[in-house]
Amino acid sequence: MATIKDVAKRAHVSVATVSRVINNKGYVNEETRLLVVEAIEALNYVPNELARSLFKKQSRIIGVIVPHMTSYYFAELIEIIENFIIEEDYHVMVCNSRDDFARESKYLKVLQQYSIDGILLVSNTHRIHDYQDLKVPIVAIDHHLSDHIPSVTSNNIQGGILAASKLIEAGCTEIIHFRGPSILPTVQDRTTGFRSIMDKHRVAPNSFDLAFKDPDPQEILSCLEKLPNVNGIFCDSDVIALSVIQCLKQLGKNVPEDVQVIGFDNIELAQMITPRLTTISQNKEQIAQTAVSLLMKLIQKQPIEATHIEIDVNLVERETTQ
Amino acid sequence: MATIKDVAKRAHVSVATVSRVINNKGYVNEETRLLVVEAIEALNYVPNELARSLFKKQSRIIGVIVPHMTSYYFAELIEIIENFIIEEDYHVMVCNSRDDFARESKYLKVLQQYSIDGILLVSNTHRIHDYQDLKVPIVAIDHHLSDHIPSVTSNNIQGGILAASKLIEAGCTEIIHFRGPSILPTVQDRTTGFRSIMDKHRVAPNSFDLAFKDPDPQEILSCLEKLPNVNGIFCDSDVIALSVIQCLKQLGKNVPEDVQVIGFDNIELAQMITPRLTTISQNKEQIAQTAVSLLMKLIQKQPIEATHIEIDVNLVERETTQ
DNA sequence: TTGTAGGCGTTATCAT
DNA sequence: ATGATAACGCCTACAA
Repeated sequence: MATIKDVAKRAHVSVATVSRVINNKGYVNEETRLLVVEAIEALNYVPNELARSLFKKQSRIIGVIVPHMTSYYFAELIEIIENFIIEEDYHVMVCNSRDDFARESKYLKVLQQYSIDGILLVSNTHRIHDYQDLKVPIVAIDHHLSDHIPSVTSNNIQGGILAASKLIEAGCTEIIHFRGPSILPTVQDRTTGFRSIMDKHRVAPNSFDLAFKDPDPQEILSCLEKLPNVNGIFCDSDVIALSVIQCLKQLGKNVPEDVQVIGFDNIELAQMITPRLTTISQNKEQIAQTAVSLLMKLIQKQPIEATHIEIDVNLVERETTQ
Repeated sequence: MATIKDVAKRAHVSVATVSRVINNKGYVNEETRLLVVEAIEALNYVPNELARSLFKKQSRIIGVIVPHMTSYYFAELIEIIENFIIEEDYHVMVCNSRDDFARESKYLKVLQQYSIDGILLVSNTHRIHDYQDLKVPIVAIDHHLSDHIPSVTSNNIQGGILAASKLIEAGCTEIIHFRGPSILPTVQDRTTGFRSIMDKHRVAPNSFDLAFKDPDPQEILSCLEKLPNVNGIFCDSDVIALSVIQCLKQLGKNVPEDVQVIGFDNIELAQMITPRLTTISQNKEQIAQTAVSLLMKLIQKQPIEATHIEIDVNLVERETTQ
């Protein structure tokens, strides 16, 4: 690997001059510039980013911590986030915390060690202190962690409202809300929104907690059997909805004729399955863009307007409701 | 951020001593060691990985380049790969090439700049020269790029054979193979295996190329309409299979009564949809493990036994075949 | 306009 | 057992 010294030698100039042409900084005569460029190409020189980062104390790397990668929603979100980050000429280091606090802490430490410039955190844990101690700019996604940490989430209350309204409107009378773990603020908000509409229509929905990613079919089945007259179901993720639909079929119920189902997230697969899934769509594009631009402002020490931003969701009606 | 100097000062020792305790290397008196440890904790010191990497010329980072992250198969694969890499005490930098050669090259360069220790490459491109010039250890996954680059793939021929055998055995007579882009060796191998069995039974399958990730339903529909008597379909990915099943329903055909369908990959969702998808399962766990251990050997300059390794696949029979 | 030299935070090779 | 010190590759005052 050629270094800046090699280039300097070959171009018969000093390293300082080479550095100047690399960074387009300071005065440098056009002729010598050409000489240097030539040497750079001849040697196939690429600056060592580690040395550069060491000096500048910034790495142009953004750490993205997610609880899962195979959670389809997150996979899709990450891809979009990466897009925006690349546009800012930064790079992404994806870290999978596996919803495990120890791993998350470890990553937080590792990211610091690499002089990461900023962190995008998607986390279900609530060890707020740890994040606050960090001197690295950080933006939370999908969860509002604390008032001191800027965050971007979907408007989950609105999501609950939209789902409830649709179900009511579609004539459902006996309703289940299969939600995520109800300790999560996200889930609580959705529940609040959902209940507000149900209350208004004097319907008392039954809520059951499930895992977002690996809902247990046995559990779903037993809930379903307990409430044989259910005709409307709201699920806190599309994956949960898939499982629910499967259980419903297993019990001989047709979707949407007997039971109507609404998911959450609008993952790409939602429209590839049969019947195509009606769902509350999270605006991944806007979530990603907002979070990245917030983080960039933080990194550049620009003032930010709001510490918590909620992105509108919308109902995408497909074939599991009527 | 405290540095090694700060720690040295506080512990009243030299930086050399601090370095020794950090790395558990060389002689250091137990008493002074304790002193140093104390200082480290008091200052909340974490070694700067950039400086360390700069000196050692290795970063303990593995770059993983994938063509997509939202391709569910890759997302699942990445997660498993990450597991194995973490076990080796390395870190992962995930790079999404978006199947674009320019982006892939860019990443290759960036990874070099960060003194990445090794690369795991999942690529559909064929610019072999670029990889060979790289002095970084590299292992290809899912595609056999060249004899000089170690690679790990599924036994795709076997996959084709398994699918064909099952379809024949299940009594299918009019058969379609919806495959991926047929320029890909992966796809060619599956086709070879598939055809070999078909030939033996004097069945002439119809092959159509589709995109792995975003198969066009219009295209699928028109193929299906051209061959109204089809009763067996082999798809080169589960995602393609989903689309096909959807089109089939649209044409009023039942799966598996009228048409039997086999997918490829065995993504987690394959068993969550209705009907549960019969598919050729790629052994992601073993692919990941093999690739990582190959890469580790390369990094440690150990000899490797085989340059190309194929991992067995197996047929998982579910509800789209009978 | 260009070059010299010191420093970024570590590690490792010497001495001591 | 411990401490100076020279790298690692780069950037930037400051000097020339």
